[in-house]
Amino acid sequence: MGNDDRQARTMADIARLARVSTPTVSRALSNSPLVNEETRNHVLLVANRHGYTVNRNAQKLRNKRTNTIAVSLDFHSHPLNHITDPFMFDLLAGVSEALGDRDQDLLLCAPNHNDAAAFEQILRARGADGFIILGQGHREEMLNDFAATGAPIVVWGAGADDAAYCVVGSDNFAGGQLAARYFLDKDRRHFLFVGDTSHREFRRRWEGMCDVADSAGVPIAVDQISLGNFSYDSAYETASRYLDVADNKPDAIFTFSDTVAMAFISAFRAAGIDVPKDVSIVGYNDIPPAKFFCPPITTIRQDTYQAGRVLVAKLMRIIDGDKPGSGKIRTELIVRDT
Amino acid sequence: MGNDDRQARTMADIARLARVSTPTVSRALSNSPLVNEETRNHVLLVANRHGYTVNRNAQKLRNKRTNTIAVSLDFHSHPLNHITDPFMFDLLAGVSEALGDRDQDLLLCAPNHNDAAAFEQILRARGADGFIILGQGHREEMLNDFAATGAPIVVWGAGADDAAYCVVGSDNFAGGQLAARYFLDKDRRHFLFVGDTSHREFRRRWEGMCDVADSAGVPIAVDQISLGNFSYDSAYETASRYLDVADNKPDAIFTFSDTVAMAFISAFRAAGIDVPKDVSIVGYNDIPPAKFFCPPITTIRQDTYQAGRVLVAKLMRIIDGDKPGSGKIRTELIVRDT
DNA sequence: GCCGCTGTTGAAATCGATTGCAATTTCTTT
DNA sequence: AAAGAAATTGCAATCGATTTCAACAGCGGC
Repeated sequence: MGNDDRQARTMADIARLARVSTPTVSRALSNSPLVNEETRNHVLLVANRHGYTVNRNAQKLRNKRTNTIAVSLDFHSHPLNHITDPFMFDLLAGVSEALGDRDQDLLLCAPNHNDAAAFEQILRARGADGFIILGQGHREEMLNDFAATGAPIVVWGAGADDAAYCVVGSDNFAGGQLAARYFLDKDRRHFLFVGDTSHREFRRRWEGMCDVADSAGVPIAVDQISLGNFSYDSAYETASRYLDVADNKPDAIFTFSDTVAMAFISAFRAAGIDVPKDVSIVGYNDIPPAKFFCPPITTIRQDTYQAGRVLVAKLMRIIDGDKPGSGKIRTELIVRDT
Repeated sequence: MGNDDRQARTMADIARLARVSTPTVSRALSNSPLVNEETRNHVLLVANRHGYTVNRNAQKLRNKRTNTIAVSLDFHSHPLNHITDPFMFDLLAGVSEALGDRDQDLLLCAPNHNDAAAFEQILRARGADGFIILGQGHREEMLNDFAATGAPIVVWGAGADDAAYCVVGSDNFAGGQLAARYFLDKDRRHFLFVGDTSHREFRRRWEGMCDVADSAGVPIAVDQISLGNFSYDSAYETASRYLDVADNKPDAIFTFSDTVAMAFISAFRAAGIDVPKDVSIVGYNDIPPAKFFCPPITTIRQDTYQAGRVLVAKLMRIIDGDKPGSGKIRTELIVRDT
């Protein structure tokens, strides 16, 4: 294999070696029916022997379709799943693998600005076929603008019903319902939702929770506290302050992440409140430490890895001119000790 | 801004609008001294007004230098820091940002095969300027082969002294020393290293530990057990089995990851052995859960984010023809309760 | 023997940039 | 005022592929 690859860098090299023209090599490699079976085999043989691979950049320049997908991941400021959560990483892994399977190049970007123009420019300058945006955050308007330019995009998040773009996300509403029903089963009557409901994803969870509470047949109180920072430390502090101030304490807490759940458990225990005797807690995402925290945390799991694959599948359909609806990833309650 | 961007996609468009030739536009945009100040300003103005950006693919085809860096991340099988550790993610974040600062495109790859040819092909087909390989694993030989082709690469791992490639990694030896000294300070006399020393990175840590033990002035026993799988569950099982079999138990354990440390702590406690009274444990990486595990785990931290920046800086120098030595990231002992 | 058809191939144009070289203008210099 | 140097600019070639179109061979039908 590949003994004299030195001369065989370009299609012209292969053409010369195979005694045909470049168009024929091109056609042979792309399995065009326009080329004779025998010729094709010969060309393929030569190409293989010399370890030839087409120059993707030349291809990208010439073709409309570049087989390149831009993926943006806001490493720093995305609030939903802070970098300490392996969540986004799993998502990226799924996306990466799905794109690899389809022979698409993955361009990882971190746009400097959060406006549609910055995203559009990346798409245009790189000639990418589409954009996968991991993390919707507070950028719904910008994303609508971006989608309005006709750019093929899919977003991980939670879509408004009138969102102009394709959104894939956890079934947040169902997640909220799962947590609430879990609490009802344990005869809890005073719920607390921890999360910033100005983020649509969290709001959906909150709504799911309220939905169950409203139709419980018994009166249920549902409180909510917002949390801007997503680290363990900051959540711990918020929890402590909350305990100082709150006059009547909840007996069931649903947090928007497992990390925050851990912080709340620690803070509550430090204040002499027992988990799970005095208060039940449910987290979100089922990150690995959730399982071996003491106590192991009850949480909502979703198949993040598959989510990545769904994102890619939808984007491909969009690029092909289709208009797939948004997608929801199934959620599942993982019952542990809290 | 950018009101009639429709016509201004290419350099020729801008040239027409600015009443100059394409070469002049090209030179103006690249700040060539060959173009008149006044002309340059005019061209820049026109380009800006129309929101023009050069087509990267055309650029990549034409130029030797593509300003594209391939980054490989083995999402699944890399043993050093399993996906459950946010470690690799931090590394990627640092790399991403550093590349962004230098206006380099980041191509995220997961090669199908683990041979030099597969890596080389990615580099050639995409015309990338260099390759950043996150995770050395057992691939040292392959990486030597790859580097031998003249490909500009940097690797996260631990290098042999005669490694043909540039390696950046944790100062594993120092990390091992830190753990051992911590144990000595606590009058521990029977060390156990948990990790597969056939991985150079782990072996270095083991060597650092032995180094301190050897020169301690008192007799120290140093055991070692290997661990192939890196999940919490599997580590827990290994720990339990070890406790069943071992006739004299260690009083100090150094594990290759925080996750494994947690598993060992749990298993030991389940067997009635108290941590930290009966045995001290030190982990590695200082992943976020390490801090809020009960008990909080003593561990070795390194500045992963900066590590990413170092990787990029070294690669850039290599691409420019320089030959920078390998780099070590400083390690630090974070003392907590174990 | 001529026409048209099918199957296979290559010449040339193209994608959007950059660069070597020649052409032109402007500025010195004597 | 002429010659030569310096500063600008554009023409044309180039990077490595793909695609349109024309050319040609072989074949059957009349």
